[in-house]
Amino acid sequence: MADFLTKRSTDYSQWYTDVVLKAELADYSPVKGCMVIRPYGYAIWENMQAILNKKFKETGHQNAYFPLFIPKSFLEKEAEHVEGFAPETAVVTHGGGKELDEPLIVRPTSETIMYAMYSKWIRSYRDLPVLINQWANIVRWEMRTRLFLRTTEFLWQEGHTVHATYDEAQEETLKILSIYKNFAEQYLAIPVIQGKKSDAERFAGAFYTYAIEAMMGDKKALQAGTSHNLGQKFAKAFDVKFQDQNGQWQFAWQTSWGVSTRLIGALIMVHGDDNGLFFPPLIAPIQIVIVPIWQTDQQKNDTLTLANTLKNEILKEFIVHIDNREQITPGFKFNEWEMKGVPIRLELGPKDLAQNQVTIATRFKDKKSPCPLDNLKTTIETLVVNIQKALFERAKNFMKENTFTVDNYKDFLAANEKHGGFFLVHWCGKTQCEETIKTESKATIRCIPLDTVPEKGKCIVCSEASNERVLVAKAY
RNA sequence: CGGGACGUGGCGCAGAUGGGUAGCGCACUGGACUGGGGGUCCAGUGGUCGGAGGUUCAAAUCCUCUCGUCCCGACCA
Repeated sequence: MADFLTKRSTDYSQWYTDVVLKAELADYSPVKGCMVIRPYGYAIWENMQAILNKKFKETGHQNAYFPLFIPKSFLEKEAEHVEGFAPETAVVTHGGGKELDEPLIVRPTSETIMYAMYSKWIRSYRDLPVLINQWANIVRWEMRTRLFLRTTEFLWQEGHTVHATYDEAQEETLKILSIYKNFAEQYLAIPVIQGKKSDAERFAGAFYTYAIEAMMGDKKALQAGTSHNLGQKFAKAFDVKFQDQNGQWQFAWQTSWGVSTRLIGALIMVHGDDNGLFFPPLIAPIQIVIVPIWQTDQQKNDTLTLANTLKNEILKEFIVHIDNREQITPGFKFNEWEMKGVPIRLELGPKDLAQNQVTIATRFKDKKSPCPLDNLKTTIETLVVNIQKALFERAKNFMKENTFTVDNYKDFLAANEKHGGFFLVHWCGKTQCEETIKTESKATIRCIPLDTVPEKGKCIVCSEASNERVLVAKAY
């Protein structure tokens, strides 16, 4: 038992902070609200980037880069947008020792600066669609921050596309949403619910906002990715228009979508336990750690030689780390790597060498088992698949077990208070009822699930007619 | 911005009520023994006690102000 970690069941948020710091994923920085992502944590982000880049490029998107600074007037061009973001922007008023003629906003998101450029680049329907993504840092001046989940500066990707028709834009919006869903489920082993946001939760300036919502280990919801159909709102504000086949000028239809380093927080909270982190093999910074065990110099030499052979030859397609630190006992290393979430550990000592085998242990902490070197590669391949699947199934069951269908408002309030979780309830669609839920339960309407089945019912608050159930939960 | 807690070697803390030469654990450095689930012993390094002002012969300790951090709310990916 990792007794230097706060137990997850004792204090979930303290556990979260402890594990992020102890596992060296990140650290607090001298700048308030900003974090330092350490190498072990950044490696996860790099893995995410690699997978998403592949998916984006497969669907025709290209990467580009736009400026960090946005002229203040740009942000003000779209009314809802400025209202939504103005309170949380950082503003640069001086440069080179002189006050600027126009203050610059440090981007909280890049719609405005990108669309100002799009307006310049797009003339004809032949220029469409524009499918651009950028990897960037952004700044939102948050009141309260938490490592990875909410920091003043964070890293993300933001895709910004332009289309000739509404249907095309809507198709793109949902296509990206499903890329996010598949990414979360297949790589992060995090089951998610795809859905549409209510007006109150909609992105400032969007026509529709869609999101994937995931359940964390404390049963709270985390928005893990968003995809917006922007309609023509920004096109009109930034004059993004094109001539169609008939020579008519038309405003373009746009989308924007993003996921952030917050996903790392989701990984931690979905799969971690009292022993620390547990990374799914397909996203883990280290998939396999080899702990060599020796007593004599000869044994040290032999085990390290074999360890290197495993890393560089037999298991070269996996991310392998050899922990060859001296003066640290094997037992310490076992615990440390478990805390750091490495899914598979190979123990390699004199007894294994004598038998031409390695000892395999998994982060599930189930029984260790010996494996002959001849079978090692296939055994590991199977193990990776199985662990990945087991984590997903475990998380899926957890979400299922903690999702409740409720029809009575008092029952909902009581259940939400008592054990929390996801609640599927009828809602009439009025912002007023949404407000009531939020005020009285501290839970919010996370989304209107896409796969919801039409069902006649009565709004849980006002009893007016409702045609479908929405997802309600406390959220990060 | 409201409520709470807290700033003392790198980290975690004691010392403060009742002022009197800054201490403990971990980590770190050197060495020896160890090594299959968080090792043992020996010897060491390291602190203007968050900052400023005040009271006093004397302040980590008392007083005033200030800065910062974390937790809980309002805002948010």
